[in-house]
Amino acid sequence: MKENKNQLLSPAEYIPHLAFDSVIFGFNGRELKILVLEYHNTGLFALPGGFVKHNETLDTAVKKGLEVRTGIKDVYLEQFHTFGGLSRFQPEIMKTILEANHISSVENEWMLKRFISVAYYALINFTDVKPTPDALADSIDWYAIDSLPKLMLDHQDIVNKALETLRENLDRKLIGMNLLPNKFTMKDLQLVYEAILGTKLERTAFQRKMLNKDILVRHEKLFSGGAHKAPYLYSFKS
Amino acid sequence: MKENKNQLLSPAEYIPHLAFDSVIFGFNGRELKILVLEYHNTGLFALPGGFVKHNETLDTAVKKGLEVRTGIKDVYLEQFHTFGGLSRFQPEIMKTILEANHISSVENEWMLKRFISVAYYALINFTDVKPTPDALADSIDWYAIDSLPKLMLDHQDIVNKALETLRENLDRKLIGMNLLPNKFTMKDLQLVYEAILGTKLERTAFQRKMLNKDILVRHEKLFSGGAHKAPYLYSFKS
DNA sequence: GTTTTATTGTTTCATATTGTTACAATAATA
DNA sequence: TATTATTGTAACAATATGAAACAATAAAAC
Repeated sequence: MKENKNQLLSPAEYIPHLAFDSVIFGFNGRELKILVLEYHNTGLFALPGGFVKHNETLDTAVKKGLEVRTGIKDVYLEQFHTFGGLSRFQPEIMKTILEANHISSVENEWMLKRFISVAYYALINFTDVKPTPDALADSIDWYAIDSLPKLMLDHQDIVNKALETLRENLDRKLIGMNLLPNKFTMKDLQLVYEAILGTKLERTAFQRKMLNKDILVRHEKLFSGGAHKAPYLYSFKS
Repeated sequence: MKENKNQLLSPAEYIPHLAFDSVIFGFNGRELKILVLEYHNTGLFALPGGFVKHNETLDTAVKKGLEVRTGIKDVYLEQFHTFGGLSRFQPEIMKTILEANHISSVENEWMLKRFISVAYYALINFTDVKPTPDALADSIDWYAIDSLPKLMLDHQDIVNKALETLRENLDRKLIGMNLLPNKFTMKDLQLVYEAILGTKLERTAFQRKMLNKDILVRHEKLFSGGAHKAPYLYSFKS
């Protein structure tokens, strides 16, 4: 990770007091997961985030940050809330992180200030992501949303709000689309919905509802080798 | 307004580059309106907004700002989006405003910088508001949402997004509650819904739906003097 | 007083949506 | 060829929604 420290954090380049955090959702076929990073030698876990340059749109800052972290372009990305509480402001924590990385907290005093953070969630195809840690972190890993480590500052609140928003948007937006591979079975789709909602759904009602939405294209069958009828594969209409 | 200029804008007190804007909805019985202010001698119209102090929560900054502007405490207030585009950054416009108010744009250079704005909408009881203009503006008035003046910067986008969010939340949150007086008829409530959605609704279906929600308490009838059956008054369940 | 008028509250019926159950189809295996 | 597990579809019930009819009633007109 040493080479990352060069690309660091020239204070004048960034808008002070403003950050973003991202809740990056992925689905491994059974569980809903998010990316969480751990700061080197601190035991501190956090959501991947970043800062916004003076000449750069908020949205593009986040988009670029996500690409760096996951290697993926064209992610489904949605802003859902801006966190501006005072509980966010704990300079000792940031100091700990900087010191653990042997970075002068004097030179980087701006990072010890209070930050307002605009939070986004992203939905990505679990399988084709290359998680890449922060300049300050030494690992980033997938965690199931119901067994996250204790997150620093208000990051657990951010996750909760992201999940809440995801649930509210589930029927209105094509959320399943962005968490699945191109082709998938009806069961795959149902598993995504169940993972997000945290409940079981009726198989037949779910199938009927999805088909009636007229958003799916049916393809060839998938012969899995199981001793039973083979399911159709579907994709979302362009 | 002269006396307002004293309470102005000490640069060090506020978080730089961060602002909020508020879309304040009111309902006059027929139309949905919002508060828009006009900057002195500039012909520029804008949403009421403000800045956030270093030791103050984002939410409380907005709450206090609203109280100053409307005289109302305990407003229904909801954050809905943060605007961070570059089209927001037009220092000449801010300069014009400051100069029109005989305020040095040198001393207040921080106000000419780029701002990211967190937008909130508020729902208030039209009748008991005392609109009070900005330190920089000389009027603030109600405008029907479909006949707003041309707003500066991206403020029209902010209004559009507020309205969109309001419509999406209409059935989930008790929006009508905050736009009506304590007691109201079913027709009053329907008019609020119609004004927000911009469409006509079926009277009987609307009534049934509202009654089935089990959120209303029925009170005495309202004898308006009209030559017809008197409607019941309702209030929202505490 | 009786009739008329406008509006409101409720009911009814048709239609659409959702929940539940049943059943037929079928890919591999025994 | 029969068995097994799973999938697709159909059938029926329960619920919600849209549209229309109908009954109630406050004030004004007569």
